[in-house]
Amino acid sequence: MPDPTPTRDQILDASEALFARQGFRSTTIKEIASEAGVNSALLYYYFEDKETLYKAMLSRLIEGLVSSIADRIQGVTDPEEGIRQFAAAQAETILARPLLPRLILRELLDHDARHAHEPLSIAVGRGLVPLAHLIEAGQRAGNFRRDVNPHFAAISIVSQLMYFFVARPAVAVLLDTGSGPIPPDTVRAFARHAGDFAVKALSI
Amino acid sequence: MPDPTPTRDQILDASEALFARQGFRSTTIKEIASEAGVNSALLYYYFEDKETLYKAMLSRLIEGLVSSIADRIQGVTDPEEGIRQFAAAQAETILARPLLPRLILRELLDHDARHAHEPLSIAVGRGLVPLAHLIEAGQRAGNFRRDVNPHFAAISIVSQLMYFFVARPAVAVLLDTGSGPIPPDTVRAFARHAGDFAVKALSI
DNA sequence: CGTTGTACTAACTAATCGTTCAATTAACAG
DNA sequence: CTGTTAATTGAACGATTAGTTAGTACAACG
Repeated sequence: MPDPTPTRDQILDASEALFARQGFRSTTIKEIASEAGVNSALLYYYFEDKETLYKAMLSRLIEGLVSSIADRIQGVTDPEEGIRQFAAAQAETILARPLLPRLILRELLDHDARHAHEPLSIAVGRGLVPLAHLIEAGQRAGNFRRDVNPHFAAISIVSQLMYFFVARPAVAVLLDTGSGPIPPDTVRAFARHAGDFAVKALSI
Repeated sequence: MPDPTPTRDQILDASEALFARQGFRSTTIKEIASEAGVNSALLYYYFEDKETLYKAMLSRLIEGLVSSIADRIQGVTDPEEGIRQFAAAQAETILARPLLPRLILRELLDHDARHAHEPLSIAVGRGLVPLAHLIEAGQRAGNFRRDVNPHFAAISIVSQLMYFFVARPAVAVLLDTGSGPIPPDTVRAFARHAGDFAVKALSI
C-alpha cells in the first residue's frame, strides 16, 4: 500500500465512481483521467495498468468497509438489538456511499473474470461471520429458534438491503418511486423493515 | 419478434450464456459466433447490431420468465403456502437455468447504460406484485401481521435467493463450499429456509 | 438450365482504447 | 540561480473489435 497523495486519491475516487456505475470493461482510462482532472498518461505514473488501478481502488475500499459495519455490532450483547443495529448500520453505510453495493455486486459477478480481486469476495463472506455468531448467541440464550441455520439467516439478513439498492430500477417500479435515487427516508424505512423482518423470523 | 430459426436460436443461446458470465461489454461478437459455431458476420445477418442482439436475447428470456414463477402461485389460496411455493419455484427456476440471476442482476446494474433494456427491469418489478398481493391477502385474513409493508416484504422475500446465487463467491466463503457451483441440495435447503424465514417473519 | 433468394463466409475498414515515451513543467535542495 | 528529481502532459503505437462488403454455396422453382 503506497503512500496516498492528493492526485493519487483523486484518481482512485474517480475510478471508484466510474467502475461502480459502468463496470470494469466499460470504463476507459481516459474517462477516469477526465473525471479526475488529469492527463490519462498520469494513471500509468501512479499505477502499473488498468487492472492494478482497479485492485488498488478495491483494496482502499475494503479497509474502511470491513471495520465499519462489523464494529457497529461488536459491543452489542443483545442479539435482537444487534440485528437491528446491523441493518441500520448497513443502511447508513450505503447512504453515505451509494455506489458501494453496485461496486461489490459487480465484483461478485465478475469474480471469475481476469480483473477479479478475490480479497473483496472473501471480505464480504467474512463480514457475515459476526452476524452468524450473533444469531447463534441468540439461539443459545433461548431467544431465537433453533431450527434455523445461522449462516443461512445471516445471508437472508444482508441480502435484503443489498438487493434493495442494486435492483433499484425494479424496486422503483414496485414502489412507484421516480427514476432517481431512492429517497433516504424510504431507505431508512426499508432498513427498519429489514431488521424487524429478521428479528420476527428468528424469535420464538 | 421474428420467426425463430435453428441458427438464430443457437446465436441467442450462445449470447445468453456469454452475456450472463461476462457482461455486455466484455463479450465479443466473435466469441458469441464461435460459441454458436458460426461465422461472426452471420450475427449481422440475423441482428442489426450487438445491442439489438442483446435486447432480443433478453426479450426471449422475459417471455418464458414472467409466467413461470407468477403462474406457480396463481392457484394458491393459502398465503403461507403461497410464499413457500414462491421460494421453491424461484429455486427450481434458477436451478434449471443457473445463469438467470447473473443476467438479471447485470441488467439491473447496467440499467442506465446505453445497451440497457427497460422491459426487463419492469418485468422484474412487476413480478413482485402478485407476491405483494399474496401478503395483503394474508393480512386481511388475519394470518399475517399488519405492521408490515407488503411491498417491502415482497422485496425481502425475493432478495434472499437472488443474493444467494449472485454472491456465490462470498457465500462459498461463509458456507465453506468449494469454488464450483453450489450443490443443488444446498440450494433447495436454502430455498426452504427462505420460505420459512419469510413466513415466520410475517405470521402473527 | 438459368434465375432468384436465402444462408453463410473470408477479408477488410474504421474506430476505440490501453499503453508507452519523449518532452515539459513544478518543486525544491544547495 | 542551478541542478536534480518528481509530477505531468501530448502525441503516437499496436492491438482489439464492432461493423461492412463483396462474394460463394445451395436450394427452390420456372
